[in-house]
Amino acid sequence: MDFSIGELARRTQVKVPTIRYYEQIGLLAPPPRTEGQQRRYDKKSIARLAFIRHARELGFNIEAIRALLSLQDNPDQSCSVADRIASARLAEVEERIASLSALRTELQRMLKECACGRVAECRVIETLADSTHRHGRLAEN
Amino acid sequence: MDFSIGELARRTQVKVPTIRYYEQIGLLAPPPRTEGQQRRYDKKSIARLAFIRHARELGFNIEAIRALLSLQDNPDQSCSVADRIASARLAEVEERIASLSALRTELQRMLKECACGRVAECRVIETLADSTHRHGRLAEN
DNA sequence: CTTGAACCTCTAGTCACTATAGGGACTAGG
DNA sequence: CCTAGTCCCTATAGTGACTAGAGGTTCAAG
Repeated sequence: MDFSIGELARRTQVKVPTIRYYEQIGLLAPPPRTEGQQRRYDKKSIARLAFIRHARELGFNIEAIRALLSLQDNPDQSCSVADRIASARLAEVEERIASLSALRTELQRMLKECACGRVAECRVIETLADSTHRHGRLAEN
Repeated sequence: MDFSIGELARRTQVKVPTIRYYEQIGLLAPPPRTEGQQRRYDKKSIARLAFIRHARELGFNIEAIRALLSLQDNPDQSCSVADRIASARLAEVEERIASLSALRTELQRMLKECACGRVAECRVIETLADSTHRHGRLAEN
């Protein structure tokens, strides 16, 4: 009923080095080892790692996941902490969408106006060089 | 007509260490120095750095900016390279928006269903722990 | 000439992994 | 029992685009 790190990786779709990384930073408890020092996992490990993976998919950072895991381990606490973490993440996502939408608009405008001749009259390059450009925040991606 | 790195930073809204970083990685040419080895910039530096800043605001990565700058330096080339770089960026942005929109939906659902009682019946935690969860790609932010 | 802000280089840290090197353990077949 | 091949181990360094800090030097104003 116990299995290797590679098997855990296969079952959770999390890469082997990532699992070791999660252990190193304390997201996953160090599992028992074989005599030859190889890690052995059980079903609970799958659940825990899947939890982490789902949280990462939703973009929670490691600190948030640490908090969410500790909530899961203490089910008698109020849910409001989890709620606050998820709300904060939602706010981030919404802000991100808004700023990317603005980027999209600007990129579309640049591209539409580009007649695709020489660089000398290229709207893409011109737009970037335009010193009267509004100053937004840097795109984080 | 020439000025310090701090002045350049002030005029372009790019931080001093970032300017030195751009020089180090070859995005900005090393400027002349005073006898005491302090950098001295001119108006052209402002234009170049502003260009870089605008490109970063639009989320172009350093390699893309390197290419865009070299296009600007050779204005007789075809504009199609710039067009392709910008189009690729637009595609990235659109993909990002799509995946963040999916995240938003899921976060909203989690939060709406959370009755905010004990963690034991918290939908936020439950959703994360749900092993039947669809497997999307990890959110890159 | 003195003060103090701004400048210099160099190194290390951020985040969440990913890659590599150089080895040891486990399993199936002969 | 031996071997081949796959998996596993640790430790270190690299990614992108900066940011922070230490420890020292230069500049401009008064």
